Formats: sequence, structure tokens, C-alpha cells
Amino acid sequence: MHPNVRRSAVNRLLASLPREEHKRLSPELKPIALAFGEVLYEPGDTIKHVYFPNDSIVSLLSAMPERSTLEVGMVGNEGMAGLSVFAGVNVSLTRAIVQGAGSAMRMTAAVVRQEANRLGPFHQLLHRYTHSLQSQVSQSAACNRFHSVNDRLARWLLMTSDRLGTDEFRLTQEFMSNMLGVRREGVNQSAGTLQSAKLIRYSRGMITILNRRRLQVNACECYSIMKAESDQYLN
Amino acid sequence: MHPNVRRSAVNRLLASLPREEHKRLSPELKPIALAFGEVLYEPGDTIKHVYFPNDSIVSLLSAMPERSTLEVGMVGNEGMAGLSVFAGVNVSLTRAIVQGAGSAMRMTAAVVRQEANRLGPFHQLLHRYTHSLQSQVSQSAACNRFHSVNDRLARWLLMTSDRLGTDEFRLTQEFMSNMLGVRREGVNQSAGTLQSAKLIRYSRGMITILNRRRLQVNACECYSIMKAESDQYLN
DNA sequence: TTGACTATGTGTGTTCTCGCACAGACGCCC
DNA sequence: GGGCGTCTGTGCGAGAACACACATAGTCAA
Repeated sequence: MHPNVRRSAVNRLLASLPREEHKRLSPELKPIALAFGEVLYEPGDTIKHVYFPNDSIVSLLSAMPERSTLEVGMVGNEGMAGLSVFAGVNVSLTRAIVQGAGSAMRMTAAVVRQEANRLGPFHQLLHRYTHSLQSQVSQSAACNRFHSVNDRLARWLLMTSDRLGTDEFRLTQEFMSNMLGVRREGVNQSAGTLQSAKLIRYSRGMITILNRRRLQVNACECYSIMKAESDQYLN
Repeated sequence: MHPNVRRSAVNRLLASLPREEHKRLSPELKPIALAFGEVLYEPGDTIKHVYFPNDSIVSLLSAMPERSTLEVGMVGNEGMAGLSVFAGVNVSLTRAIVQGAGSAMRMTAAVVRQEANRLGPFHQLLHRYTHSLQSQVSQSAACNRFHSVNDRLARWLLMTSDRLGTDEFRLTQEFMSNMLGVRREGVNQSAGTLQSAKLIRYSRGMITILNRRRLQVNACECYSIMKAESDQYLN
């Protein structure tokens, strides 16, 4: 169970680096505050910086022409936003939006490109994270296809809570509908059900998870699968 | 328009390597025939070889506990199956099944691991392909969420045809239902519509694309988006 | 306190897909 | 050439999510 206050706010990806490597890179890492709703990249944008969230969350959205959006990846302190730079592509194909305000470490794309051409712990770590993100995207693709809005909302709230390190956070139903790729009314229905069951409480953009364990029962197994996968490569 | 016979059957990923690099790697590449339905990896399997399809197709499936399956990635001559090895993970998390029979080049996982620790054109190429596959998975996630079975079937047939290099191929409705993550009856409906419109013809597992251009009109824009993305990094 | 704005709640009818059940139809093999 | 298995066609009721249309209820600031 999470306490209602933020816990240690440090990017676990960076933290898992050997001390030497961390030291080598730290001059390149600048702390930065990310505000809710801030757009880090639009599709087609040139990526200038990559971000290692501490206690913030960056959502990667696939934008469809129909103006519907769907979250394809969630990046918290277990990851990095802007990964395509490492793969040699400076253009973002997703929209990256700050879904949870907080702090992050920032690195220039130029440095990441250098690191792509230098073998070592950091290079290897980004490789592993690439795989981890790929897993997440695949799993959520299947989840979005087969599971109900109810299940997916529960999963999504848990994932958000994990990354923010708190049981209380600001999010409107409208926002969540853009993440889950459903209508606001659909989110309302599911959220109402969860609230009736006293698993969560919400009001005007503030959500509190009341019973984490039972919420997890309501979520599909995708939650545990994704959690296991993203924890695996971190020590 | 494709002729009804196979065209040059060579993996474009490998073909795009500089001559020197290709020469260096060619001792490690063994041709192998892939039979329809052959399973290259099950989820959890240790990956022993990676595959560079020539005129074959490998589908990456996300298997849900409910026994529904969904294709999350399609690998043809523009790619490689078993990419996670390059990221340092030897265990497959998807099921990889031969969706289109044909030939491929095979390389041992051990060699790929070596290449992950050696900078150069091949390393860089796999980086790029990683990004390309990630794009494909993201795009198809959104497509599966928002677009109708009709649209998706058309898209999928086109993608298959592109990779096989022919307008005629063997596939049952049952099989396609597992790829699109819908019921067989759903595929039947959509396929029937396409057949009535004389865009395709099919009978007992043999499908022919009759009018490629008009079929493309029936498919969602995801087709062009994905095609552009996968062609981009190949020269 | 009052109005404006944002967030949430709810109803109705429609569409898409599902689940199930079964009927034809083609191909292959004994 | 008769039978069997696989592949395809179709109908019907159920349910989930859709689009649209409003109603209510907090919040903030003048």
C-alpha cells in the first residue's frame, strides 16, 4: 500500500546504473519540473531532449485522424521518454504528454545519440528498456482489444498510482477517456461502478484509490503482467 | 500491382547493409524453409535463432489467457523475427508463427548477442528496425481499437500481400480471425463484403486479391502509415 | 452571491461485435 | 463414389460501447 505522500522520487532506470556510469552521465542530466498537460512531443516533432521521470508520468499517445487518441505507452520512473532517439530516429511518432506532474531528469538528444554509438552499461540498459516498452505496448494492444472498459480503467489507475507513488492524483474523466480510447461517458460508467464498490473515490478531477487490493481484483491480469515485465530489468 | 508470381525473394533488411558488412555476416546466415503454421517461438521459449524472412511472413501474436490471440506485429522481408535477443532478452514474450510459407535466413541467437556488443552498420540497422517495429505495434494497437473489422481485414490483406510479393496466398478465415482478434464469423462477414465488391476472391483457404487499388480504399489509413514507416529506413 | 465554467451524471436509441447453433459445400481419401 | 473433415455461410438474441442530448453539481472569481 502506498502512503498518501510521495515516496523516494528518483528514476529507477538511472538508479540501476553502476555508480561509475551514473557518475559519467550525471553532468548531462538536468532536473526539470513537468507540468500537468505539458506536451513534450507532437507526432512529427524533432526530439530535442529525452526525459527520465522521477515522480512524474509521461504518456505516449497514438493520435488517429479521427481525433480519437489512445495511450500506447506509459513512462514513469522505470523508463525514459524519447526512446526513438536511441534507435537513431529523432522524430517522434507519438504525442508525449505529461499525465502526472512532477520532476524528471532531462538529457539532450545529442548526448543520447552519442551513447547509441558507445557500448556500455547505459547502452545496454536502454536496450533492455526498449524491450520492456515493446512488451508494454504489445500487452496493452491486446488488452485494449479484448478487455472491457471496466477492467482497463482499473488497470490504468493502478499503473498510474504505481508510477506516481501515491494513491491520490489529479485526473478528469475526460482525460482518462483519451488514454483508454473510449468516450467520457464510458469512463463515467466504469468509474461510477468502482466508486460504488468503494474501491476509489473521485470528485472534480481528484481521484483517490481506497482499496488497492480489491481494485487489482477488478483489473485484468494485464496489470500484473505489465508490472512484472517493467520491474524485471531493474535491480 | 503484383504479378501472381513471386518476385525477388530476398530480405530487404539484410540487403540494405553495406557490402562489407553483408560479407562479414553472411557466413552466419543459413537459408531455411519455413512451413505454414510452424511455430518459431512460444511465449516463454528461449530464442535460439532469429529469422530474416525472404518471401515468408512471421506473425507475432499476443496470446491472452482467454485463448484469444491478436497479431501485434508482422515480420516480412523488411524485418527480423526474434528482435528481443538484440535487446538482451533471450526469452520470447510473443508467439511467433509462420503466417506465410517461404524461405528465410536464419542466424543463431549467440551471434546476435555478439552483434549487440559490436557497433557498426548491422547494429545500427537493428536499432532502426526496432523503432520501425515499435511503430508498427503502436499503430496497429490504435487501429485495433478504433477501426472496424472491415477496414482492418483490408489492411491486413494488403500488408500480407506486400510481404509475400504475390496477390494470391493460402489463408483460412479461421486463421485470419486469430490475427485480427475477432471471431471467424466476423471475418466471414467482412470477407464476404469484399468478395461481393470483387476486390478479393477466396475459396477454401485460398485468397486472391483482385483489385489492389480499390482494396486500399477500403482499408483504413493505417495501411499507408505503416507501409511508409516500414519502407523508410530501407534504402 | 451570483454567474460562468468545468466536471460529472444519466437517458435513449443505434451500431458493432459477440456467442451460439447449425446448414451447406468443397476436397480428399479409402 | 461414398463418407468425412475442413472451410464457409447465415440467422438470432445478448451485450458492450457508441453518438447525441441534456441535467446536475462543484469551483472560482467578480
